[in-house]
Amino acid sequence: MRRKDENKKAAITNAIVRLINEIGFANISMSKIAKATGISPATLYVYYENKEDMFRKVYMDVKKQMTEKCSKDIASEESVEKAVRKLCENLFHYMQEYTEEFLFIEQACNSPMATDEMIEELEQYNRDTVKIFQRGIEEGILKQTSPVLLISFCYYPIQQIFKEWRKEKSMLPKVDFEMVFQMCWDGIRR
Amino acid sequence: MRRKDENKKAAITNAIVRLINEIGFANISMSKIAKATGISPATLYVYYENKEDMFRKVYMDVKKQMTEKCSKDIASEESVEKAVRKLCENLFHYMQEYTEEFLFIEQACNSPMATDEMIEELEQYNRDTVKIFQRGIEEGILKQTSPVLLISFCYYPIQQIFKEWRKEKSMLPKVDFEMVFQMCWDGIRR
Amino acid sequence: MRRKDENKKAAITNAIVRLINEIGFANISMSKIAKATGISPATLYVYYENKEDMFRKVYMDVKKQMTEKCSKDIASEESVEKAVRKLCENLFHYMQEYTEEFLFIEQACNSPMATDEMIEELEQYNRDTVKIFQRGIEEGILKQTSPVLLISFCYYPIQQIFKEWRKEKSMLPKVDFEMVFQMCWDGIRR
Amino acid sequence: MRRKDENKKAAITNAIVRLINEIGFANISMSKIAKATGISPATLYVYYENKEDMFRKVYMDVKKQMTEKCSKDIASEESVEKAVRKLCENLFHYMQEYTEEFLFIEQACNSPMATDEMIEELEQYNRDTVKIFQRGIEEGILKQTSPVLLISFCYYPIQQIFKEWRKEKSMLPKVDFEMVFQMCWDGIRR
DNA sequence: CATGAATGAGTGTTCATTCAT
DNA sequence: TATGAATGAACACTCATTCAT
Repeated sequence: MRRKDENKKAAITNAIVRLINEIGFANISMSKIAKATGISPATLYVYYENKEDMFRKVYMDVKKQMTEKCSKDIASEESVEKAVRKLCENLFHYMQEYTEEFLFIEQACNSPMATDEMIEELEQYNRDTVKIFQRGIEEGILKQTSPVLLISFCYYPIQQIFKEWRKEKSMLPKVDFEMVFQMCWDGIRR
Repeated sequence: MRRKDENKKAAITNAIVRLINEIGFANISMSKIAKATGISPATLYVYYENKEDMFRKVYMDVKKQMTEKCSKDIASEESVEKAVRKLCENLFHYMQEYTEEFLFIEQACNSPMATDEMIEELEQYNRDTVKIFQRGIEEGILKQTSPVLLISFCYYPIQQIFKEWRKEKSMLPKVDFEMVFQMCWDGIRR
Repeated sequence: MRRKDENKKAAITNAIVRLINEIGFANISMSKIAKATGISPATLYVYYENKEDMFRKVYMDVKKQMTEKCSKDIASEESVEKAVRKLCENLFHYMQEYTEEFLFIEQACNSPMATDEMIEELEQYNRDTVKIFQRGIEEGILKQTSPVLLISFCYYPIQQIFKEWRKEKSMLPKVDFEMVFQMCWDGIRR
Repeated sequence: MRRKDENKKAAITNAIVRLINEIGFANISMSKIAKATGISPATLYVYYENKEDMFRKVYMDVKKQMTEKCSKDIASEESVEKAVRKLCENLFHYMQEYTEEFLFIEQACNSPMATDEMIEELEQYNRDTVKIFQRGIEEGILKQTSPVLLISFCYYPIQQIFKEWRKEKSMLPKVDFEMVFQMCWDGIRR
């Protein structure tokens, strides 16, 4: 009973992620999601209060999973450079392996859907990552500024370059991760 | 016979930009746009073929204006560093002066609305900017990679940092442009 | 879970037949049909895919019922003349008893709504009638031509005469069925 | 000035006839008619009061033309049989030459658009035809009944057989006019 | 005479959601 | 838990028509 439940929730999440990529937030609907999941629209209301609640929770789930995948396999005793490189690599691999999830997040995070509570909750999952940059600042390896700014300089350019690189007709040739990381590191190191 | 009113087109654009910021792409509708513009829904179809056509054209207009504002006041004989600094400053000022337009673009550019023709057309307006970075590469001042990658490392972090900074409860203190530009420049310079 | 209500489908059909007679195909609409049926416009889409599908299916139902009523009570061992007379009588009575249904069919059958599949399906219900005329041809009683042509000479004049007769200011006095049948029979017999 | 006017009216009529055949009365609109004619929707209102007025007048024009073409080349001294044969031939040729006009009439005449005045006016154009049948009755050649009934037995079967014959998958082989006229004549003659 | 702009009222259809089972 | 039926409200869009030129 519990098993079935979780499977269905995952199926709904997958359907939403896929549909958002196909038709966008402007054209999605409860019945389309239901049809794509293979259930009745009424069943969606067994799992979520309403459309907004559903999108918030699904966004939270997907974003949380991304955060986890990006901060895994980093030992606390590692050097700051190696830790930051691993973070960037994790992000890079996540975008390649979970492209639809990543693009779903990109659409969702810019919409005025997110509440302060959601943002706050998500920031909790980032604590460990912040600590790494904090350590780099304290050790004098990184620039003496806010860790959030340092993180921004690693994550967002990589994300945007990935999106640029995905475009078929993009002028940007296939990405050389070493060069990208070098730019990140040169940007944030002291 | 009445003439088409160019003011009306601008009013529609403004209404769309404002509404998208307030309620997002998922909740916008032709009638809400009409009401916000102060015209009849039917009149929207005098100016645009349909909803999709409208959003595409409005996006193109706003994005084009942003591109122009970001590449203005840059003399071709300036040093590459000064030119790049000016580009970053222009972007920074644009985001502050035209925050709603900027956030509209951020939502629109991630939606699956954009066509290849749109992207191609927009890239034309970026030609002059590309040339600056091209020169930096040739002069050996910038890293030996694609100019698009170099541009990405200036524009996107700045944009994301601006968005981070706007969040009320953000952990990021008010942005110091000098520090941000320093990070951009360190990232892209040889 | 609620079950689909067959009464509702019949109510929709009745409303359509009545409305088409009142206001014609040019002025009918889904919401008028819904209001006349006493349901929500959205409910129509529970029973039919769209307007076209609805009209096609309703036309098929009504036409099929007409065909059945026109070919009933005809024993296969009866003489061809008696069988044909019965066919004409059945049609005559149908038009009088189901005038609205008949006039609905007359409007629908001339519109470019009918597909080949519809026509083909309807022809199946006519098989028994065709057989009667086929027999008349083989027995040498009827003119040696296509049974469809013979049928046409019975059905269509009677239908048109009924319509003429219905017009209040028509110059045609109230119809004498015996005379009409005599004309049919004289037309088709050898 | 006058010339231009009449040309435009004819162009509108042609566009309507063509469009009704393509999309039917249910889907036609003033703007579609305007576009098909190559004029502005507003211009339609120079020639007709409103949509209903337009359809009525166009129907009257087309129907009147049909009536004229069907009753031409019939000398008053001809024998009744020859005159009736000519009437049937004229109708047959009209349907073949002006198929779209004929099918337009078939759609229009069954709709509840026609007023009593329209019908009355159209009957005036039929006077000469009625006289022929009247003469046949008086001469004892035709059945002793209403001339309208006799006319109905000639015109309507021929029309319906033409429609049947037009269907690609019709079971009715290509029509033999001699057989059809024989059936008409056998039906109405004494 | 002719027209493109403009619109209130409507179109066919889908929406998010509830209900009865 | 799960669902098809049902719907008022909304959707994108078109309508017939008027108006200013």
